[in-house]
Amino acid sequence: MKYIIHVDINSFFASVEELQNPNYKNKPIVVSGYTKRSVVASANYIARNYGINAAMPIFMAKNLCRSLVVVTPHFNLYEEYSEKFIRLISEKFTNNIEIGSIDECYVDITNIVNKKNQPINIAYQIQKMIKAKLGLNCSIGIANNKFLAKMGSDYKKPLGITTIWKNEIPNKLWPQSIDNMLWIGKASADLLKKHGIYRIGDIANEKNKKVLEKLLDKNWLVHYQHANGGGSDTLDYSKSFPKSIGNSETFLNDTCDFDEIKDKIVELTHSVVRQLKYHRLQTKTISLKVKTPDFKQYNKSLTIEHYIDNYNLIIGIVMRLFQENFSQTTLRLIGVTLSSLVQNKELKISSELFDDYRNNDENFNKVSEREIAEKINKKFAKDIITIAEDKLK
DNA sequence: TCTGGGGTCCTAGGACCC
DNA sequence: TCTGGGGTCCTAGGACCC
Repeated sequence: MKYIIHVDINSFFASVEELQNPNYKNKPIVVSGYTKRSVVASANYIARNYGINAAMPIFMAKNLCRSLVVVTPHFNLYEEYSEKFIRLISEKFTNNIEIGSIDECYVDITNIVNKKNQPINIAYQIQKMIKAKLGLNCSIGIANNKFLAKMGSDYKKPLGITTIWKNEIPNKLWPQSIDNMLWIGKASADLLKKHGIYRIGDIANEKNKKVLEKLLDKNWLVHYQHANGGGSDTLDYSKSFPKSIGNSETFLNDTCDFDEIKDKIVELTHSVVRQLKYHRLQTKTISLKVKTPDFKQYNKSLTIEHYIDNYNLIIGIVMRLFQENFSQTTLRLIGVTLSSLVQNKELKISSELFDDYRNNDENFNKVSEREIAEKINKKFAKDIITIAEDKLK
């Protein structure tokens, strides 16, 4: 039997901003972009008292609270705090840590639990340490597996510590709405409610197995087991490389202006290629995604035969995907995503070979518009790589 | 004649998380 | 005044191979 805790920093971005500017401390603040199309990324508890939540459009939040302070995000700062928070736990307690996201982690404390140091004491010490060293509040869930630990950290915020042991499941888990259940999102919750399943206890009920099987995908059994207190207690300690790298942006106003869209594609592609190289990865699947003014999303992707990390090839493929599919479409959002990533120790081609045009606008335009956008297709991209390989011989 | 079955890869879309 | 952006994982259908 393992002891797993889940640590979740409360209103992470907003709290970090409060540390930078103590004036914010007693005011309702949100971290958000400042354009008319931005949404709330994080709200402090004063703002939440006005009914403001993450993902709420900023204009709506301002309507709810006239004195709302809108702070633009500082992601590098959040990254620094995130690393500090993980490092603190690993230095002072254990490095059996699975990083969940920028503001949360699972910790397997099985090896450090003993008669004197019970799980609840350890959780209390961690909470106190993070407050003392970083000035941040966190909520902690304690259980025998990851699912229950995370449900526990959600149970009481801010500064909560909640155990969900096996015998506490009927009282702490089953009465909750299925809206609170991890991995049951809005789509599944709406569907289940239509069939009379409202509480986590209903998912746990053996009599509902048939309904669950019919309504949910083949993961229904995992949900059933979670609701009954089962779930994985194995942490993933590996810091693996990303499976995809994407960048997208909503236009300030919907647009079908080619120059504006092209500039955005260039910017987004530069950004994803920079990240690709930073991680020393290569891609062979390049995707373009757009959102139209009616909020419909469309994806177009192309998988080529070789792994590449070359800007000119990638932008050529992105431009081709755009021109073949959306050149006459009014767009709300556009995004570029690279996937099927491998570490570039398998690199066969010098990534610099085709980078002559990078940062050279005149050449870039010539290549992207006249040649690449028109001529790059799967075969062309392949040919370029073949030529590159020949040159290297 | 008129058509199997298994496997893999690609594309597109969607659910879910923060 | 209308609704972000970063991800992961899964599925279904079609192409293609044996």
